Amino acid sequence: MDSERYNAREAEPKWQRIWEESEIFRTPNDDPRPKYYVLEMFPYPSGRIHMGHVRNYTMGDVIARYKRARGFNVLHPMGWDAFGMPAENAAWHRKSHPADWTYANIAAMRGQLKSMGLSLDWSREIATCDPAYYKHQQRMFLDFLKAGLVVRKKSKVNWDPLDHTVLANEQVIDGRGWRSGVLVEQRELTQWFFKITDFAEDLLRALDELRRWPEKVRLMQANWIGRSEGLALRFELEPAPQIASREVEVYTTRQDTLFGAKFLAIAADHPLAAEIARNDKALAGFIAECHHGGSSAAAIETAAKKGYDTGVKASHPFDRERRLPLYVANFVLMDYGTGAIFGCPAHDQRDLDFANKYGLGNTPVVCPPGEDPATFTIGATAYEGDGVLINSRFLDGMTTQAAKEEVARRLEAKPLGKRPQGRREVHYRLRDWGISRQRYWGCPIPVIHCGACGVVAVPARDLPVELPRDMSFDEPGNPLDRHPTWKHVPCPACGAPALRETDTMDTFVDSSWYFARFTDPWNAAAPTTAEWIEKWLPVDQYIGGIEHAILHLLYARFFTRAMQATGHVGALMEPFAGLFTQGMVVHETYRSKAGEWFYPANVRIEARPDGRHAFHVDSGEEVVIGAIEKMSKSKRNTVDPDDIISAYGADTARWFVLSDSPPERDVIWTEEGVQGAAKFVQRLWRLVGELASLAAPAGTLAPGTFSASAMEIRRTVHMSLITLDDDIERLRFNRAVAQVHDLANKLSAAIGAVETTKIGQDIRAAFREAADILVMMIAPMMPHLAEECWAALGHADMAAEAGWPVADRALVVEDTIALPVQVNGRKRADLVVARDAGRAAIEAAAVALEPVRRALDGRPVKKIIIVPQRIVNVVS
RNA sequence: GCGGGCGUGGCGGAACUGGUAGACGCGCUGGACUCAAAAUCCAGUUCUGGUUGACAGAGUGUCGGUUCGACUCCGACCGCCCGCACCA
Repeated sequence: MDSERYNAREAEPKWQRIWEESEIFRTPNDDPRPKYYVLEMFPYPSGRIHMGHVRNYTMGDVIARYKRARGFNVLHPMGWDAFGMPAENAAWHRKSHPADWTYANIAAMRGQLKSMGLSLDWSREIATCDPAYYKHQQRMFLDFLKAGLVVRKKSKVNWDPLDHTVLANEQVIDGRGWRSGVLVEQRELTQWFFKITDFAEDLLRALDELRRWPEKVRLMQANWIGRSEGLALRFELEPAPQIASREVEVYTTRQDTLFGAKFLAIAADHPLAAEIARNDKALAGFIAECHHGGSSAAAIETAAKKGYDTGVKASHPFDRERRLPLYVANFVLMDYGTGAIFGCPAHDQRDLDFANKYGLGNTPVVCPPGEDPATFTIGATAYEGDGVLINSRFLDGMTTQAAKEEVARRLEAKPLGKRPQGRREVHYRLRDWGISRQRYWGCPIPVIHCGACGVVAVPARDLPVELPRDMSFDEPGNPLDRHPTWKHVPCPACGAPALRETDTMDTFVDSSWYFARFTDPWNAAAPTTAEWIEKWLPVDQYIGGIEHAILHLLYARFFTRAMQATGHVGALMEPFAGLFTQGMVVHETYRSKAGEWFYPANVRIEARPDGRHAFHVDSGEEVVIGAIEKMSKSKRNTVDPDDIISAYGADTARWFVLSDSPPERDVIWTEEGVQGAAKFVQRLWRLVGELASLAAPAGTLAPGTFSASAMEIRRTVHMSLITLDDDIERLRFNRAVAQVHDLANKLSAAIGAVETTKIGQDIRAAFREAADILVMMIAPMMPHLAEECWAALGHADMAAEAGWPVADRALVVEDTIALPVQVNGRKRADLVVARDAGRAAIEAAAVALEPVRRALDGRPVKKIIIVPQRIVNVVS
């Protein structure tokens, strides 16, 4: 082998072509080997891949290639999350059809992904906008409908005025649409909902079983589901001329504080508020005011607590003489609990703020530990913790927990009308998932509205309900609704003229089951074949961004349960056994004095004694190096993967995104770092060349005995392999990279050491083994370079189809070991002893060491601690 | 406010369940090779003191504790980041 530079530009497309032609990454379903399903979150076809994709798909590819070499039947597919707003926006701006725009983007991005050398089974590629994909989704929708897991209900919804569509709660961030960024409005609309709340308890409980999920994500989901245990409690209302209602039900988790109650408050949209308002113009005005101001989360945050005294009084469940005023209050939410609360000012900050404003007073009923019950009072801060009950008759002296239990027990036994006055209840913060979207580029909801028959499911034979192709996008609003003919159809039940549903499904529905669709070979006649889903799922390792911790990952967990409930999968409950959330790719920002942002490609960095300086390439003007931030178009701190791959090659890009930073943390993209990776590619190429020139030919039998120096090489290599195996298994790619660097350094040193002496057959065999193992170790991370090296080493097969080298653990056990010796916890010397040296021998040798004697400085030894094969500590 | 995470050299980061702090890389410094530059190779690089070498002391955000021994465990505090947020 000559010492020419490794030419990635030639080698990479060559190996990509060979892999594709030999179909080695095609995954058969009926392979008897153990399965391993590795999946990265599929991309939205925006048109170009970005560095985040490079990082995400490189990590997945390392795992896929590693597991494949280890003998697993690996499923590693790719697809496109292809429905969504940008396609419609593009249609409007460029007068191109959303389908054309989307498929052109897919073609471009597929080419980019292929240039990365990913070991994907492209025969399983899917796009969610393909009728062959969404027909299954429509069928499942109808099965869910039949099973009661889809309902149509009137509801207050989040309305995005810019995108002209409804958003799920999960898609509203800080009161703004997750995509448009504009303030969301509240509207009453009839919408389709997935009954995710039916699974609230199970979705919460099963989080405990997801051992291979990040703790953070499980916590975020648990908080989102927001389980609370409390008491639904009915207050009796005193008869009053303005109302017919005789009671109001509140929900509380603090029934122990019932004797501290000073008022009741109901939400502005509570039916009782509407009832009273019929005869109370001022209240009607107040309710309108609440609706007006209180829509966005941001407005709620700053809004002061406001209430309206209805004049209605409620009686305390344990004391009819206590009469509590009924307020309508702006801080009570209709969609949590019962939309009504009892206010205990002493032990709830909101209630205290409210009570102070309206002069309702407070009575402390829970005394904090360490406080004197006789003198404990509440000022401006409510006490929300646990304690001992006071001022509460039969509860006095009880703990918070005991008092909760006692109140619940008594109210469950106490009738009000025909029912008990109290009822233990579990409430969730989680809301049902509204999926109706007033958009064109989404999966049509397969129902028909008939004046006589109501909502009628589209018959199975008519699926899929396909989107019409002839569309105009020149007006805002739902284009499907404006289409001249599409929605007019006869009712499948009675034949009378009827109307199609013109809403389409939230695109998060599309991504809630795509991992299941991949398991079924493309073009298979059977829809979502349960057999293959059960063979492949759960996904063994799922990788994607933390931004999907709630939205996508919760929806997918729900959808899998709904599929199971409707017979689309067997016993499977969780779609993703292992989840890894990777960090972002971040980059410095560059800005001119005038405030103009510059792309890194247009900036030249110069290192000077006083630090790094940046200059615009064309003008030469010095630009300011700004903060390191997430790559974004607005700050122009993006690096185009295409540019990197054409300049350095895919292996360099892959190597760099795996280096340095732990995969769950952000990685800083730097020009120096990429150049370092590129240099290392060349160095490896030279190193393998040198090893090849010294090594025994491929397939040569190893000699029976190895000299000490040959053994040292072998030990180094096997030790390195053991470490790397562990690093990859635990997704610690930055350590795997460091391990390869380390081995390369050690092998270079070993070559330097032997070249002067006459090289023996045992050394040649050791170098042969070292070269083979080194190349296999880099193969998951830099697959093209590995193939080129593998071929140069004389192998007839491809590295991508070679088995993983087996580390010999017996080899790394040495006869003598170096034990660090501490004096009073500080390391003073190394002690070289036989591995099986006895305690007495170690003690004697340790205190005899010169640095130990010096550190002891004549003091007597009190004791010696010996941790076998780890450390010796001499205590004086 | 609630919940969670993180603080280690000039920088990114190592240090497995308490056992040699700073692996590996970037950067920097010096040297070799070269007419020269790039590339490559070699050596050094936590801080302080010491004439160089081995040498001594300090050191993982701060203060305290447990321990033969603490980046790791416990308590209090400081700083930064993320998620949720009028959820009764």
